Amino acid sequence: MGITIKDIAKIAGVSYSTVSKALNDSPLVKKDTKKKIVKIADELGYEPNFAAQRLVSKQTKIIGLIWPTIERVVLSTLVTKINNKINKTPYSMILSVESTETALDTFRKFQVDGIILFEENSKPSIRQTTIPLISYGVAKERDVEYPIIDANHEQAMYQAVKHLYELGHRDIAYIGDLSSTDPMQAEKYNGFMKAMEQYMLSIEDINMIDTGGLDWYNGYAATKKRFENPTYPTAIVGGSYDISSGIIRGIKEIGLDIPRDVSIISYDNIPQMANTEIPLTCIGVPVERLAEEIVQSIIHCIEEKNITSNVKKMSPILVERASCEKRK
Amino acid sequence: MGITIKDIAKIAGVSYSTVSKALNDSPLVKKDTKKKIVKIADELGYEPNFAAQRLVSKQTKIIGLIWPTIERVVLSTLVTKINNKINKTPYSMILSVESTETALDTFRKFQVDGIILFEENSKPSIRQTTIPLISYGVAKERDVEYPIIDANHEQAMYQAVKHLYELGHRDIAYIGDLSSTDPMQAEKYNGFMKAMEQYMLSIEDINMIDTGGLDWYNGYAATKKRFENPTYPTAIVGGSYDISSGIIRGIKEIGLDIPRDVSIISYDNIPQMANTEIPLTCIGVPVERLAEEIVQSIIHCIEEKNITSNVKKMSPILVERASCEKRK
DNA sequence: TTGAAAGCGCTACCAT
DNA sequence: ATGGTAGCGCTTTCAA
Repeated sequence: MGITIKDIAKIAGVSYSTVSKALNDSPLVKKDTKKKIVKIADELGYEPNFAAQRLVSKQTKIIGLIWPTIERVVLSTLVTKINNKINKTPYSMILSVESTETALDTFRKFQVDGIILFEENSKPSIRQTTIPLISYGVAKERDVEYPIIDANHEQAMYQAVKHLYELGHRDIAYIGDLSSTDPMQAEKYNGFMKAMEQYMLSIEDINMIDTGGLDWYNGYAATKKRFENPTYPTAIVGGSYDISSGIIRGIKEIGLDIPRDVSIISYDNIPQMANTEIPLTCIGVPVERLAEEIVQSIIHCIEEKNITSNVKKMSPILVERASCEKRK
Repeated sequence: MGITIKDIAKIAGVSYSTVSKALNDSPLVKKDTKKKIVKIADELGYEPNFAAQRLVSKQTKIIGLIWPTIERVVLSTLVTKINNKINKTPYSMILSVESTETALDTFRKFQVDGIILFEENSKPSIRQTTIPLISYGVAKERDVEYPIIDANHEQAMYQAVKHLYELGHRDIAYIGDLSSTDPMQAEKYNGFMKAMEQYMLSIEDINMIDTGGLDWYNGYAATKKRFENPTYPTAIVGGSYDISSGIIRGIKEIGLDIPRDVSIISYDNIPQMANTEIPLTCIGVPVERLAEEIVQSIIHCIEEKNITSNVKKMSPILVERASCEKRK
C-alpha cells in the first residue's frame, strides 16, 4: 500500500488527526502547520485511501450512469456532455453499459451517491433503492417512483409543423421510426399528428413513413422508397438526427434539391446538425441544456435527499439552418 | 446505513466473525449454522459494505476500461463483448469516457484492480501506476511500459490481397482513412502496400483512396468520387466496417453490382458484417477473440502481478460472404 | 491549536 | 466449530 496520513504525521511531527484536518483544509489547523503538512504530503505523493474515506464518510461523490445500449450519436453526445458537466462539480461519473438490473447491482455495490438512468424500451421496476435516481426517458402517468427528465416531444412537433406551415408548406410528411416499442418514438409521431390536426392539415398514410429503425440507413431507404412516387411532399419532418441524415442522402440521390424542392426539419438538437451535407434546421432540446438539467437534478436529489418523484418536460428550441425555406 | 454482519450476528445468536465466515462460505463453519446465517442475511436483505471489504482486503475485483471517444460501431461492439466476458469472471467492469489522464486518476481513486486502455491517437505516458494495465492499440518498438494487444494488420492485409489475387483480381484499390494520425489506420494501408508488392501488383495513386475519416459517409463519398472515373478496379479492400458499408452504398448507386462488377473485402471482423446490404467478406481478428484475449490478459496481469511488457499480435481470420467473387 | 481515541464494517488470525 | 479481537485508513468528536 501507499503513503498514509500516519506516515505524514510521523515526518511532520504532529498527530495523524492533525494531518487529516490539514489535508481537508480545516480551519482548526494553524496556517503554518497546514502548509508544512500539505508540502510533505505532496512530496510523498500521498493519495487518500478512497475506501477508508467512504467507509467513514458514507459518501462516494460518484454518480453512476446506466446506458444499456451504446448506439445512437445523440446519446453518445449526451453522455459526453453529462460527463463534462459532472466534472465541473465535486462529483465524478462512471458508466455502465449493462442491463439496467445488473447495472443497478453494480452501482449499489459501489455505493454511488446517485444514479442517472437512460431508459430504453422498458421501464424497469426499480427495486427499492435508497440511492437517489433520476431517469432520462418518457414520462407516463403511472411514473411516480423517481424523477424523470423528458423532452416535450409534443411541443417540439407542434413547433416543427408550425414553422413549416408558416413557410407555406401544406404537404408535410413524417419520416421516423414508428416500429419500435420505444415510447419516445411514439411520442414524436403522436405529437406530429396532433400538430397537423391543429393546423387542419390532413395527413395521408403515404406521408407517415416508418423507417423501421433508427439508423441513418433506415431513413435513407424509407426516403428512397417514398419518392418512387412522384407526388411527393414539399416538406419532411425527420424523426431523429441519424434518420434525417439518411433522408438528406436519399433526397439528393433522387436528384432533388434541399431546400428548393423539399424542406427538411429534423428532431433532435445537437451541434452535429450543422455538419450534415445540408446543415439541418432542427427542433429539440439542446443536448447542452439536457445535460445541464440532468446533472443539476441528480445532484439536487443527492444533496437534498429530496426524492420527490416528478416529471420535468424540457422545452425544445428551433434552430434554423439551411434545410428549410419558403415554399416556392 | 443498512444491515451489517453485527445485526445478523445478534439475531443468529453467534459472533459476527462467524457471520463473516459463513457469508464467505468458509469451510470452518458448520453447515447448519451457515444455512441459518445465510437465511437471516437474505431475509434482512443484507448487502456487504464494499468499502469496508476493500479497505481490509485491498481488492476491488473491478476492472476499469478507458475509452476516450465513443464512436465507431466496431469499438462499441468490442466494449460490449469485453463487458460480457468480464461478467463471467469474478470481476466487474466500469467504463470511463474521459481523457486517458483523467480516467487514470479516477480509476486510481477507485482503486480498480486493473485497467484496460483503448488507445486513440497518442500514446499517453502512463505515470508510474502500480495498477496493472494493458492496452488495445498499435505496438511500436518503443513500447515497453505495459502489455499491448494488437491486431496483426499486416497479415490481415496480406490475406485480403491474397484472397483477391486467387480469385483472379489484379486491379485492386484500397479505400480507407489515410488522413488520421491514428497509427492503426496507417498500419493497414502500409500492410496493403506491402502485400501488393509481394504479389507484384502495381498500385496507382488513384487506387489508394483516402476517405479522410472513419464514418460510413466518408467511405461513401470517396467511392462515388473514385468511380466518376470509368476505369475502375475490379476489387476493393475497405479499411473498416463503417467505411465499407459506405463503399457498398456508393457502388450500388453508381449502378454497379457487387460482387459481379466489383468485389469488396473489408477490414474488421464483427458479426454485423453479415447484415450489410451485401453481406461483407471480411478479414480481421474476430471481436469475440479480441475480447477474450484482452480480458484474459488483464486478469492474468492482475493475478500474477506479472507486468511483463509484451506485445501480442492477434491473427486475423478471413470470413467469406457475398461481397467477393471470382473475377469474370 | 493540537492530540487522543472511538468507530465506520469487514476480514483474518489466534484462542477457545 | 465458534468467538474474540486486531487492525485496514480515515473522519470526527472530545479533551487538553
